Amino acid sequence: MAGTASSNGRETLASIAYQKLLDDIVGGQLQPGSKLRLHALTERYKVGNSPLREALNRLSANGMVQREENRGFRVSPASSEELSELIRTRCWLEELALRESIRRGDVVWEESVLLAFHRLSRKNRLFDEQFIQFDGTWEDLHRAFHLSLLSACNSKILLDFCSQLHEQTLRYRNLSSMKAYRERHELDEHRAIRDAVMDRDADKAVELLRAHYRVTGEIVLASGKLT
Amino acid sequence: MAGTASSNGRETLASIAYQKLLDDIVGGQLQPGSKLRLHALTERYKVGNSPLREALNRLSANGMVQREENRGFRVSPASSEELSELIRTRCWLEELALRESIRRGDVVWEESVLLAFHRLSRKNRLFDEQFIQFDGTWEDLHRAFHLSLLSACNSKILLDFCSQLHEQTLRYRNLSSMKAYRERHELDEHRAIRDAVMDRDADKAVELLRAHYRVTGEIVLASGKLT
DNA sequence: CACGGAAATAATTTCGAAAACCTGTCCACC
DNA sequence: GGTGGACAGGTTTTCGAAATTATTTCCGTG
Repeated sequence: MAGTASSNGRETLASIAYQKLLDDIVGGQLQPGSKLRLHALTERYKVGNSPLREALNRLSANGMVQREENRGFRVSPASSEELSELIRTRCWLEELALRESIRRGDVVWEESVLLAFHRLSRKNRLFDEQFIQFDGTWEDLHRAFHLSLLSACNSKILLDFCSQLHEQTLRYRNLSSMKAYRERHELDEHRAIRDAVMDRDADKAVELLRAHYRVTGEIVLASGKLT
Repeated sequence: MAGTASSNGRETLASIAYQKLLDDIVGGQLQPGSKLRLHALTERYKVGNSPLREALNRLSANGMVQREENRGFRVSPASSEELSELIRTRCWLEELALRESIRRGDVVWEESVLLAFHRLSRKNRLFDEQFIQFDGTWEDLHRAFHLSLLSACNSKILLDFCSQLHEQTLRYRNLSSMKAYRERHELDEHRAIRDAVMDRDADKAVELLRAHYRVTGEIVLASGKLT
């Protein structure tokens, strides 16, 4: 994501706090709009107030938390309006990146898409865990797949934006607990996208991708957990 | 810009430091790639280290400074490759936003474009300063004009992205000191863009806007001050 | 003379407490 | 009864110093 420190083995308390906070916000443990009191967070994450403050400032710069001068931080509110905007914007930007990727992508890129899909599909099967240890959760692999589609667009900036939007929409998905749906359809949708991409059929790939996002959005909206 | 606190009259040392740092980075007072030592900055800005750290963390999240764990901060390096990428991405995103604005924009939007252009054009004339006090520098009015063009795109998120890109390219423009050029041509270009927008001629407006950015980019590249 | 390692120096990161600020409450006063 | 101003409690923001980590210097060895 934009501005994230190059992931050296190095770690500071601030980046640990950043990661945990991000996980808890995206994962829905911290409710949208809820106040983030420093003291409460220091206890929750066993971290001093300076590192926490740094983490919150980073998060505020990419939209996960809101900051009000002298009144602290709160988790960014979630509304159906914002979700619509999010999805609309995401469709625009990813269409751009995907078309460009398909146009410019080389063989190495094709293979990375193939690989990312493979890993994601394997994660869906239950018996998988025993045999092979791909690193990362399903969400990590899912993110990796979607980003791999766009990764040949030749603009790290655009990729970072898409990555931000991915994280934001993931939060909405987690807010409406729609776990069941995921296992059922998404694999097929991903496969179809992969195939269109491998065929370099930009129009079809874009249409599938947009449908993929729109459907997810509509399910979340329909869950009725948003204002 | 994304995540900026709602501009109440309220101010904290951290946001003051943020603003000053941003100005100095965009304005070119702080060289690309240069190390930002905390102690030096506390003296420069007369601010303690905690607020500075907060400011730097915010800046790192939107790409103006780079952060390396346990090694502090430095101004993001500037290269001709990154400038190309910046302009390419900016053209993509602003084309999107502009087309959408032209498609959806209402009368109020049209008027805001007209007004923003008027203020910008007035700023160019020398005698202006004596009579009327528009608030803001030329750069502020320039930014306002360009954002007004996109402001009806119905996606605050996209607007924030465009705003970030504007700031980044502004930095490059300031690095190559091309002040002279500005006064000569830009007003005409802006007028042409305004006219195309008012005519709701999306293709033409987009073409003019892209040319506007490409020309600026080429001049900066040709200035030979980048690696 | 080059190379590696340990001490010294300089920088960043973190902590704990002080200062500044916001919010709600209570009481005097109109 | 309603209004406004001072007080109290809680929260955020900031500071100064301690702890941690990187970087440089210096010295002994091959």
